[in-house]
Amino acid sequence: MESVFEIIAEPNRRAILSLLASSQQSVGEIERQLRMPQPTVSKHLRVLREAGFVESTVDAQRRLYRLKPEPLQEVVAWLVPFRRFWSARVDALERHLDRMDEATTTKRKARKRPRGANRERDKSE
Amino acid sequence: MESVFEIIAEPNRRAILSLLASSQQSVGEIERQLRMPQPTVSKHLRVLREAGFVESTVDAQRRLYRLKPEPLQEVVAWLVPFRRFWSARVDALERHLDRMDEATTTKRKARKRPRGANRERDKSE
DNA sequence: CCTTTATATACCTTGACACGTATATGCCCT
DNA sequence: AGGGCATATACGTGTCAAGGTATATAAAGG
Repeated sequence: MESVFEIIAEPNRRAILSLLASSQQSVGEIERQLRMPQPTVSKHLRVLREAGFVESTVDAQRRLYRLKPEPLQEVVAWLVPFRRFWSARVDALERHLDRMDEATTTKRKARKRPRGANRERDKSE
Repeated sequence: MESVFEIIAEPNRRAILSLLASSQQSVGEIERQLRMPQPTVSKHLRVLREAGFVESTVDAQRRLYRLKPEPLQEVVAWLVPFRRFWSARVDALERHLDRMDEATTTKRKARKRPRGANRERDKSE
């Protein structure tokens, strides 16, 4: 598994990354949202972590995973020489998504799992 | 081989695509520039063609391969939701490359076009 | 402590795919 | 027509990665 491209070739891993794009998630949350067996999730997370796509912090028995930017930048960097094939289209997409972002960022999500004020004092491992 | 990501997971295929980013190439030209055996090139080109990354036209006994944009756009489309992780960096890259483009395209006042006006009357297959 | 919850790892099996070698197809030229 | 060049395909083989099942580690809470 030498290159970032092999990492994102696996559909489940792409799904995990997409989930993490919105916010950090615990293994269990990923497991439930993507309906995949826990060992599968853990194994893919390991691959992603070793490739630098994600990092994790410990919150009690849970582990919270979040994205790291560098490998994705590497993918994009490879695409840049081809940009005359896609740049126009992406600009349009970005404008569209920017509008959506504005619309949705105003509503916040109600947190659960309080268990004492201000949980999630994570220690990184 | 269901997704575009599996297609570009293979390093030789990425190399071929990068070659074709500059201009169309025959199988033999690819073979020589990338120093890979001819059957390997042909097989990878087949995969790329069936996935829509390239198309070919016939020029006598040779086949000229060139890029098609759609699959690359698909890759980029997947990356868009992650763009806060890389957009700044790509903008910089693009500005830099744009300057390089300007520098080289202006130099090209005198065109080349050898071998009798308008060679390569390809028929698509 | 003992149990429950959360996550990680080990082992095995299976299937896909990339490669090498050999051969087929097809076009050009004399 | 026949030989040579350019490209495609067929076949056999080895490797490696993904999934399933079982088990290990570790923290929490009663």
